[in-house]
Amino acid sequence: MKRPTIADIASRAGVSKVAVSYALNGQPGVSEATRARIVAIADEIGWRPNSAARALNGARANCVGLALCRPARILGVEPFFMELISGIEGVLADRSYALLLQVVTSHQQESEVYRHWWGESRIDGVFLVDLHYDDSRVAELERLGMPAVVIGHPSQSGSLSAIWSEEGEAVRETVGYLVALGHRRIARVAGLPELVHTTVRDQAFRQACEGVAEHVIVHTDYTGEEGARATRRLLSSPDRPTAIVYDNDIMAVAGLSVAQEMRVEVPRDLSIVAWDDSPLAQVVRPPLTALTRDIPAYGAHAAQRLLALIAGEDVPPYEDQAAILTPRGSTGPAPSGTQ
Amino acid sequence: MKRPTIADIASRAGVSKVAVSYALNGQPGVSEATRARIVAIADEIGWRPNSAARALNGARANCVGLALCRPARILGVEPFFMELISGIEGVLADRSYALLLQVVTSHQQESEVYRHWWGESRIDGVFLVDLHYDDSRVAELERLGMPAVVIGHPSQSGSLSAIWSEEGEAVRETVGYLVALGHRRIARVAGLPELVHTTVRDQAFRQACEGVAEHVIVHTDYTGEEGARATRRLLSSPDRPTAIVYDNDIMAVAGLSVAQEMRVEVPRDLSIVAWDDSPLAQVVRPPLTALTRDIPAYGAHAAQRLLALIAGEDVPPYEDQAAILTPRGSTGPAPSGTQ
DNA sequence: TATGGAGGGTTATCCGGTTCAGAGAGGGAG
DNA sequence: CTCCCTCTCTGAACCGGATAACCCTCCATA
Repeated sequence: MKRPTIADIASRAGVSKVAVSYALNGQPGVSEATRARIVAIADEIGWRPNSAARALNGARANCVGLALCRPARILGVEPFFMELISGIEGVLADRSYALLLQVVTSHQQESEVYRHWWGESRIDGVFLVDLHYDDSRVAELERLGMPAVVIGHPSQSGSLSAIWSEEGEAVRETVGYLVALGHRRIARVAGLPELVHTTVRDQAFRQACEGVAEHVIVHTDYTGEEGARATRRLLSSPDRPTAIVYDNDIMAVAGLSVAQEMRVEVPRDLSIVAWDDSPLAQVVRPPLTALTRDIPAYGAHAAQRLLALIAGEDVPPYEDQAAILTPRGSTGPAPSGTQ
Repeated sequence: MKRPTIADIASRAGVSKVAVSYALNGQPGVSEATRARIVAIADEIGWRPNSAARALNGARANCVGLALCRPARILGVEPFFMELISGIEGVLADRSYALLLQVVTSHQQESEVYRHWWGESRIDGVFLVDLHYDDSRVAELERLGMPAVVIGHPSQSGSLSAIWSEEGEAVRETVGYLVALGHRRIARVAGLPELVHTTVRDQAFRQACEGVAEHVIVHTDYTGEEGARATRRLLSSPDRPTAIVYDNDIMAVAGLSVAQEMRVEVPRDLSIVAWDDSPLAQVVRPPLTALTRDIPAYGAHAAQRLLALIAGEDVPPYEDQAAILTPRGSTGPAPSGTQ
């Protein structure tokens, strides 16, 4: 079954291809009567514009790209990306934009993917996630001149348009809450140190603790194993922390398990906070106090900005809502002996 | 910066567009010397074939689609899909194929996405996942005549090519293992009952238990909350099971928490098995005995078959490797009093 | 020396839709 | 009645490649 083209519609309606094109695109140049007739025929035979043919003229592919550079094992357990994607797509679908997805293993490979996509005119723009310092991908995208929205801190996004959520506020809220509960030794089990948002959180954490609590930061690769190992080390030290803030939920769960294994009771002996809420944080015992964000909304905002950028509009940096603390059973008053 | 076309290369090389086309596609019709010259120029100026222009001729979009029909919240915590995608892409990338992803909320919407993609010639084929009984999407894809690989049981895939993993064997292995440990009352906390693989597992579970153990099946929507609720009900019944097999890892973790909450010790009083292994299963205490599969490989096989189908080859149904049981700390001998 | 064929290259056309420059028809103003 | 303008529509060119058909040259062979 051959797909219908505007030529088919034209011959049925007894007009030229051009009239059909105008009619279906809402352009002036055809009478309302003719337009209605053409639209009716198009509907009837189920015509859809051939995206390749369209792209060949206007250079618009009606498609944007997203490359994820993390091992599949980690991507799988990080609810963040799927939620982000679903938020992005809510916006794209409304405008008939598609999303091209690619999982890569290095920044070099990711840049290559961008070059391919752009060179082949497959996409009109991209989202850049997991921003690093001196990120080579930023330079590559600038070089290509491809519309791009960086989902990450604007300090490192170069000339690209950025959208980010203020991490400092969330850190301060968390530390303030823990200090109010009497905690004076707080640890942070952070993610990959080369990610910008890790460092931003690190700094905010140090500042927030300054003068009110001892603090220690351990960096990991976001996996449960490293989260567990870090927790084991922290809880084994003579002046062990009474509260630990984890950079994702899987590490927080791993930490919780380690604590139970070491007979450190949560929240009596140890308080635990997870960054980014998820169903996972709620099914363990005790349920985890978490920093909650509306990630689909974050993705939706990013998508709106990318589409605006593609449309040639000017898109200033945009600070999205900060995460807010959702207290649950994993946090409580500091053990009295340790203050 | 305008993207270079074969016309640019042609004028630089002093030949016609056709010669360039032949040279760059490895077709006969140009001398090796000319070919080398053309290829060198193409490399130098960073030429890449415009995918739209190519698609406009051959009808090949060099792109395949995947639509996921589950709420974002569940997609996020299910490592399955991300691992599947990463496996799929390993194969696609080698052949310069891209993957179009869309998250939808209903089968009707999913069919619509297929019609759009196909009507717009955006994709050459699709993967169909989460097969239902009397699945309307199968009929839709057959009607469209679009190459499709069903990742699911062939009994319901109609004329579409299917790839699936034998669930029966995994169920038998699990039940056999639990029975060998002395368990005589085994529960299964299953996923959505309308999914084919749920029913297949249900049947295999009943058969495997037949005559050797009492059994009960509870259906859920895969969320941790329902997994917890099901567990609570099971453990509250007078003749509570001594082993529970969960259809995914998040429910297994939720079940583990409920057990601990109810002072049912795992594995002393209750054994727990999770279907589909993941980092999550390994970070909780005790680590979960799980049914392990190589999901990326599964995705890779599916991708190979879809590409073969698109190339016009005949693709018979294919049974992939069954999951194998990985015993960990969450399973042990049945409590002696209950036999 | 005529002939056939391979090798190397070109021209013309097509894919499906967009866009530009006009061409007729019809109507209002002068 | 003529002039000009607007409205509606059309032919042709174009986007970037693929492909069918054909042409020229050179060399080997009968």
